[in-house]
Amino acid sequence: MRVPFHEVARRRERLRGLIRADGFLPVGEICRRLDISPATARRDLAAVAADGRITRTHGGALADYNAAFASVGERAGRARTAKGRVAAGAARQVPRQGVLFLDAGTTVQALARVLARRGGASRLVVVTNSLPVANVLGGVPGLELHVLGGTYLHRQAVLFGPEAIAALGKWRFAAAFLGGEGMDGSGVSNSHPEIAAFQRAVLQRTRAAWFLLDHTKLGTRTPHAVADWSRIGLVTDATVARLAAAGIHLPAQRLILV
Amino acid sequence: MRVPFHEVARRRERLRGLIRADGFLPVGEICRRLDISPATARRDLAAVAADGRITRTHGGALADYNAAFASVGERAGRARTAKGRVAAGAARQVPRQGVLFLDAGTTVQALARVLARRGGASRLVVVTNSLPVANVLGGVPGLELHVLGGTYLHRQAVLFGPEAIAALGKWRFAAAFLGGEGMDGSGVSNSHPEIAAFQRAVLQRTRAAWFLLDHTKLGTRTPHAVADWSRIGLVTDATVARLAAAGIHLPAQRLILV
DNA sequence: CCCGATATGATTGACATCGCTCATATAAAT
DNA sequence: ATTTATATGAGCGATGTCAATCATATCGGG
Repeated sequence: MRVPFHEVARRRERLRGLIRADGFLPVGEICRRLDISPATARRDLAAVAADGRITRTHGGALADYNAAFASVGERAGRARTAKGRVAAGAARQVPRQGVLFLDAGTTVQALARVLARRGGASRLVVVTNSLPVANVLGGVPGLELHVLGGTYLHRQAVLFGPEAIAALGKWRFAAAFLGGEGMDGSGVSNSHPEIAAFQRAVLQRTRAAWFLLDHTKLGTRTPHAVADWSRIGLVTDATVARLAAAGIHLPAQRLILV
Repeated sequence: MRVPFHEVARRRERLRGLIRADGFLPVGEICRRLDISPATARRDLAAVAADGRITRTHGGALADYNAAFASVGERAGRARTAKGRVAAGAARQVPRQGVLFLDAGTTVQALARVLARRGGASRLVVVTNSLPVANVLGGVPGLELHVLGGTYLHRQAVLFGPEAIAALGKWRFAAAFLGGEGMDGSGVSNSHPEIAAFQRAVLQRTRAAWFLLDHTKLGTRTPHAVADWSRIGLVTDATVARLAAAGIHLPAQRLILV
């Protein structure tokens, strides 16, 4: 009744693929397709869910689409309040009408969910390069959605590359909400060079740019600089003291603490 | 204990929005947010699921993202076998390498799932304008994914418009797999003018174009013509006799019956 | 070649969910 | 105003899901 390591690993990899391909898979279906008992299915599910990308639900498992389903993920983790509060703080900066850019990143996705809930009562045009954001915002009444084209980067579920930058050409944004991987005294940084280049291109076309960064990003610095603090705003759950300690000083009108 | 019609309708509309925004919602959560009993929550869920867009699961409900989760939806309906078989038939026409275009539509999504399962062992470049297809194919090893930009059309979860057509410019496809809404003796047709225009633009850039159309589309004709039968292939679960009866005659190498 | 480690599947009990019926209160119709 | 229709919540049994335990068979290492 025992099976080689590689066999287990291969089966779990396959399970991951199945869930990704189907979006949602009940336990019973998993048993049938992988020809294993419910007990093993659950164990595999737990293992696969443990290292991310898949979310466990009651009757089965859900593909994450990179955390598109944050309500599930957030409920499990502690980040819920932090991300949610940052998103709520940012949402107050979203005008009732105009052209908006929404970047990738889980916090920005949370903002998208807030906007989706807010729903009608507005005349927004939203442009995004994030697939999860598009999924959340697609079909919201009173909201026109445009998606930039590009190459798909799985790790962040984002479209990037020269096509994406070219697609920016015709747009000008009243406001943009972006994510990042690090912030310190020198500014905001990202780990992927082409993503950083893309974000810089967005900034050039934006009147009011806000970065949504929770406190875990504070003090970390990743290879590719996106912007210094001279012209961007910050929405964060960190404190003024800790920001100052990291060398970040921003005027009140460009800093939102939640 | 009774509540006005509009109240119920409004609450269900709100529920729809909540599920869309969160992706997945357990029954308990719905009770809390809408302040209703589990019984009413289930009833509302059933009502909302009945007219589509949302899929019921064991512990709650799932946003469809326009049938991205076909395994759930298909299991419920009868179309499963038909769509799945058409998709499997089309999959045999997919080369091991080269540049592919995948259109929107549930049958094409089924094809995408087949390709996702097939996984590695190939060197494919896939271009699509369908968000569900992108979701399914994103992150599949050995597969490079590009998404065309454009305006988001909720009803079909597709990106279209002049931006999408412009984004086609640089591409040439070895094969393309498209959906449609109707087929008769005159060819394939679609109900949305801009979608039809987009599909025609795809055809101009494609060596081998296949339309994936199940038998329910046979004989119906929608306002906007996409292509006649002179240069396109058809994958369908209809029979030769019924195709002939509808005035469709295709050489064997451009017709796949499943 | 032997022994410990571990993956598996069956079983069990606790719990949640589901679909149902039913009494009730209130909106809608006449 | 009376009657009908229907939305609601509670109670109920059936079913499904989950986590834990345990015997067993096989892999991995010595």
